[in-house]
Amino acid sequence: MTTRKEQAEWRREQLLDAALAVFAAKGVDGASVKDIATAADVTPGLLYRYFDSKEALVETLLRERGFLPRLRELLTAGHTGRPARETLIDLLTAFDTLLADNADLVALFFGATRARPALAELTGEGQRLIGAFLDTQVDAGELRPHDTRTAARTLFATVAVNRAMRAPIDITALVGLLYPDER
Amino acid sequence: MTTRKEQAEWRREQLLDAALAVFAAKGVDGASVKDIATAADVTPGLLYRYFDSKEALVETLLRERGFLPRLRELLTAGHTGRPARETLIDLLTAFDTLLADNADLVALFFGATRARPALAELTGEGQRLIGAFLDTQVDAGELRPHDTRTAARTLFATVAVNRAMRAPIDITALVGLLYPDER
Amino acid sequence: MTTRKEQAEWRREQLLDAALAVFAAKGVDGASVKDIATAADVTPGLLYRYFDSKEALVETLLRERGFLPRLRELLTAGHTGRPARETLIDLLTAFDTLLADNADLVALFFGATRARPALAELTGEGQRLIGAFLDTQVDAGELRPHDTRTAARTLFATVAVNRAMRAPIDITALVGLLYPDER
Amino acid sequence: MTTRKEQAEWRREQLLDAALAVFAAKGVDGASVKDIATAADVTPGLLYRYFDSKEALVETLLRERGFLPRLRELLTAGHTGRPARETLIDLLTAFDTLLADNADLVALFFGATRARPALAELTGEGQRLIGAFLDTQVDAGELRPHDTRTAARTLFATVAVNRAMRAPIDITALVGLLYPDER
DNA sequence: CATGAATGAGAATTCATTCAT
DNA sequence: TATGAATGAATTCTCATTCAT
Repeated sequence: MTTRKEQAEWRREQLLDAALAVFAAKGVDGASVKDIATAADVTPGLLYRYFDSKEALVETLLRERGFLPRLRELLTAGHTGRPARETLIDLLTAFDTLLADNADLVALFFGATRARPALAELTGEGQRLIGAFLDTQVDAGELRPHDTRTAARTLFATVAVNRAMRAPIDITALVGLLYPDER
Repeated sequence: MTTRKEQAEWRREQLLDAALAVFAAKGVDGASVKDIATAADVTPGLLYRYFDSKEALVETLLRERGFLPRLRELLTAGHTGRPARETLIDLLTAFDTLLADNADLVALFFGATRARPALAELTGEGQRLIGAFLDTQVDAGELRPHDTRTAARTLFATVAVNRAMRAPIDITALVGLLYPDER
Repeated sequence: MTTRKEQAEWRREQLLDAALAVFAAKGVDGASVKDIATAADVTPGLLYRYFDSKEALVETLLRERGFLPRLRELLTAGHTGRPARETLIDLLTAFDTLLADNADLVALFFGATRARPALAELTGEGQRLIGAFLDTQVDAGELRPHDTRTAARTLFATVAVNRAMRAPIDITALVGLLYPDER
Repeated sequence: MTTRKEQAEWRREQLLDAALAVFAAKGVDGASVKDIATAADVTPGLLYRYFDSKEALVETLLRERGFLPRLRELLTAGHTGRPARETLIDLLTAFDTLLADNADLVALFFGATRARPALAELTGEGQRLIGAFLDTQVDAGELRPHDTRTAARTLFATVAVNRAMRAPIDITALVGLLYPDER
C-alpha cells in the first residue's frame, strides 16, 4: 500500500524524468510545458502542483540531478595500492562513462547554462578534484612533477568536450600523452 | 555621398551585428526579432527586407561570419624556419585569440548547434588541421612521434573549452605538457 | 448540471456560430481571428483549443454546416400523389427557403469557394437532383418532355442567383414559364 | 515619339491590367500590392503615383473596366428585321461571350462585391435591359406575352451563373425552353 | 518618373500559467 | 489529486503606405 507521500514523491520524480528527457531532446526553450506534460502522461495543470514554473523544473533538475556529487564521490574514492597511471585511466574512464550515462543531463547543462552558472561550477569543481588527485600522486612520486593544474584542465576538458561532441576519445592514449609509460 | 547600394549593404551588416550581439547574449531562442530590431534601432519589419526569417539570420551569421575560413588560413599558413614547438605555441595562441575575438560567435555556435551541424563541422575541421600540422612536424623529426590525432584533439579541446568557459589556459604550459622541452 | 463534455461541445458550437456570422459579414479573408473571438466573447487563443487554424474553422463550417445533406433530403423526399407542377413549386420553394434560412452559409460559400470546390459540388449536386426529379415526372407524363437537364439548370440557377442577390423570385411564375398551366 | 501624357496613360493601363490579372488569380484580399507591382514589373511605390490605394485600384477596375456599358450597347443595338427568337439567342450568346471574354473581371466582381454594390447594380441593369427588350418583342407580337420580368431574370441568371461556374449552357435550348418554337 | 528603404499597424499563432470543477 | 478550459502576453511575420533620393 503506497501512502499519499510515496505517491506524491513518485509523481514528482516521474515529472522530472519526463522534463529531463524533453529538455534534452528539444532544448529548454524548445520544449513546451505541454510537451513535458504529454511525455509524463498528465495534464499541464498538474505540473504546477509540483513545480512553480517551467524554470523551477530546470533548476530542480540542475540541482537534484546534477552529477557533481557522483563526480566528487568518484574522484575522492580511495584508489590505494594500484599504480597512479592506471588509477588515472580508471578515473577518467569513470568520468567519461558518467557523462555518457547522463547524456540527457549533459545536453541540458550545455543548453541551460547561458543564464545559469551551473556548468561553470561543474567544470571548476571537476578540474579542482582531478588536480588534487594528481597532486597527491606527484607527491607520492608516482607521476612526473609537471604543472598539475594545467594537466587537470587538459584531461578534464578533453574528455568532456569529446564526449559532448559524441566523439569519445581513447583515454589510455590520452593519459599516455601526458604521462608516458617510461618502460 | 553614399549610394543606395552602399547604404543597403551597411544596413545589412548592421543588422547582422545586432543579431549576433543579441543572439550571443540571450541565445537564439531567447532572442526575439523585436530584440534584434531594437538593438539595431529599426522596426522589426525591416529585418524581413533583408532576411527571410529569424532562422535565415542565424544561418547567415554562421555562414558569413563563421571563423572557420580564418581558422583554416591560420593553421595552414607557412611556419617555415622556426622550431616546431614555438610554431605550435603560436598556432594555439592565434586560435585562442581568434576565439576570444569572436566570443559572441563562439557563444552563438554553442547555443545554436543543437539542431545545426555547424559546430561539429568546426571542431572536426579544427582537429584535422592541427593533426595535419603535427604530422608534418613529426615527419620532420621536430616533435616526438606519438599519437598525433589524440594530441590534436587534446590541444584543440583544451583551448576551446577553456576559452568558451572564459577561463583561458596558459598555452605554453599546455604545449609543455605534451611536448616537454628536453633541454 | 452541465458536464465538462457538454460545456465543451456548447463552446465549440458557439465558436462555429460566431465564425459563420463573421465570415458571412466580412468574408473569410476580411475576418480576423480576433474578430471571431470577439464575436464569441472569448480570447483568440481559445479558438486554437478547438480548431487548429482559421482555415480549419472554414473547413469545419463547410463540412458540418453544409446544407447539401438537407438539400438532398429535400429533393429526394417522396412527393406522391400531388400534381407534378405543384410538387415542383413546393420543391423550389423549399430550396429557396433553405437558402434564405442559411443566408450566412450561402455568403460563406460564395466567398470561400475561390480555392475550395465546395460550391461547384453543391451546384452540380443540386442540378442533378432537380434533373432526376424532372425526369421521373416526364416519364410519368406529368410534365412536357423537353430538355430536362437544361430545365433543371435553369430552375436551379435562377432560384439560387436571385436568392444570393437577395432579390428572391416568384417561384410560381418561374415554374409557369417553363411548364405553363395548360388549362 | 510618345508624349509625357501618352506614356502616363500607357503606364496607368498597364497597372490596371496587372492588377486585374492578379486580383482575378488570388482575389482582392489575397493579392498584395507587391504582387501587383511585380506583375507590372514596377516597384510598389510607383503604384501610388497612379492610384491612391489598393482599394482605389479595385474601384477603378470596377468602374472603368466594367462591362456594363458594353452590355448596354449590346442589348440596345437595333436588331431590326430578324425574328425575335433568333435575336434573343444572339443577344444571350453575346452576353455569354462577353462574360467568357472577361473571366477575370467576372471573378473580380464575384469576389469584390461583398462590400461593394457593383454586382447587384450590374445584374439589376442587365435584367432590366433584357426585360425591356422582351417587352418590345411582346408588343410587336413576336413573343408570347407571359411575365417578361420573370423571363428576363431567368434568362440572365441562368446564363450568368453557368458561365461563372464555368459550365456554359446551351443557349438555344435555354431559349427553346421559354419560347418554344411553335412550328 | 521611378525606386526601394523604412514604418506602423495588425495578422495568425503559441504558450506559460491560473483556476473552477 | 487531477483535469482541461480559459487567458493574456508575446512571437514571428506580412503588408499597405510613405518618402527621401
